[in-house]
Amino acid sequence: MQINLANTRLFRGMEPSDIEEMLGCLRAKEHAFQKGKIIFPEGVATEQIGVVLSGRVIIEMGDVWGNNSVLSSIGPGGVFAEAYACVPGEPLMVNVTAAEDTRALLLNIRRVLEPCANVCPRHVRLVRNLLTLCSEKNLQLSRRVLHTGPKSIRKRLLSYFSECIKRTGSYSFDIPYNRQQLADYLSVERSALSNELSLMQRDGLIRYEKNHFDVMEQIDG
Amino acid sequence: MQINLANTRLFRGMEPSDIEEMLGCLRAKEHAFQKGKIIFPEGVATEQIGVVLSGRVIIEMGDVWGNNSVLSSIGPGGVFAEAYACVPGEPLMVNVTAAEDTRALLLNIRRVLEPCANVCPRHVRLVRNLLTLCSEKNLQLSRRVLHTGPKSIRKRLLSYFSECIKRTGSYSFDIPYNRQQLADYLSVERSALSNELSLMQRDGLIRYEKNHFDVMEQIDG
DNA sequence: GCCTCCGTGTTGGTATGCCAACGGACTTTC
DNA sequence: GAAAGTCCGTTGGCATACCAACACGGAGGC
Repeated sequence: MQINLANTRLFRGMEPSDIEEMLGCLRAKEHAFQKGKIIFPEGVATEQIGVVLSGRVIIEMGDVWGNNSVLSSIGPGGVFAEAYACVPGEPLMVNVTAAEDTRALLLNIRRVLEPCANVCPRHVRLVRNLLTLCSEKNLQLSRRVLHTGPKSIRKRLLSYFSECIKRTGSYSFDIPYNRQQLADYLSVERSALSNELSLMQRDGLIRYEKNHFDVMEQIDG
Repeated sequence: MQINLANTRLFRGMEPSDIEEMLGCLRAKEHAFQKGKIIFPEGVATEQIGVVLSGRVIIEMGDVWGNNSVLSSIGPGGVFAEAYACVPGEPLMVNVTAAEDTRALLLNIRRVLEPCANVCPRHVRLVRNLLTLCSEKNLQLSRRVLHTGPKSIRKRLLSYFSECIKRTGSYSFDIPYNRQQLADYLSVERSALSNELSLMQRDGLIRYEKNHFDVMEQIDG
């Protein structure tokens, strides 16, 4: 199975022929990693950005006492290590490892940013994509920080619902998570989340069924 | 009082004369905002990146029920709205307003990214700075999410301490926060934080005095 | 039909954090 | 040197979330 690079966040909006030509200009190299192999080790900086072609990459973090935890998992088309590559000299706080046998494209950030000898307009698009990618992740993280800020489950839910309402422009919307995923996103227990949803429905704040929610447009008191 | 742009994150590493020339090329405009004026309103997208020259800008968020809260505050030299400007069409979730009478430089993101007619090597540096800026903010937010993930104060502290140890390479380090700031960073109560620090010291996990901490290198059990 | 699996809601006991209030140490100001 | 402000630690009562366990219903396999 082969990824179409034009569908990835990093190369979107570019013609396949352009991409092909560009990969040479960038000296992009395809690498294969056996399951369990470390792609980028913690503690050292990297100038490489990775794009998963097949398989799966996991980002995991260990504290100084040896406790490991998985922070995220990146499948085909996904980009990894871009934030570290874009901060010169910044050592990784995480290990990037292959969860399965994995093939990945590695790009040197300097080749991405440096203007190539034959002025190459595609670079502009690539850099813009990279910047957009970083900024999107930025906004995602900001929202997560925002919604996990309140201390009660109800306030976290209302914070999240407020975003949904603003995004969709409607007090009636679907959410892309099941209960467990929503609980993880808001950093609360699934059962406590279910319970709080019930209470909010009992209190007349919301109505819901599965992933569809109606939030009452209440007059504040 | 006037900011030296060469000291800002966005223009660092560039010669003042280069910056001056570049501002013209970018069609950068200096704007003045009276205290309380909205610089970028919520709900609409912006193509402008702001750099605070004097005064202060606040980022505030209101939910759909009218509750406002300040998310951050940006002083001279600071950059704002860059994440939104770099995601085409993304409407702001926040209001950007002038906390005081404020002067700010506004740059159009498209002029930053599009190659200028007279091939301008300074653009490369500017774009790299912008990318570094976004990526640094990215890593900062990731760390915050990481440290506020655990549910107990002790685990949050240990998570934070683990990062400090890795960063400094030593189990003895200073932190850049006072108690209130650390509590805000970890999303806990100051008094509860103080209490937990006491208990951890009693339990022999750490020793501390003011902002200096010694974490015991314990053999795991 | 029966079975299992998975997602969801419900409940009660326990642990933990929040909150408000206070006291001590230190600094700044006049 | 007195007074006020700031930062930090301590305590007790209260609120809330966690945790484990169980019940229910639908989807899918056989």
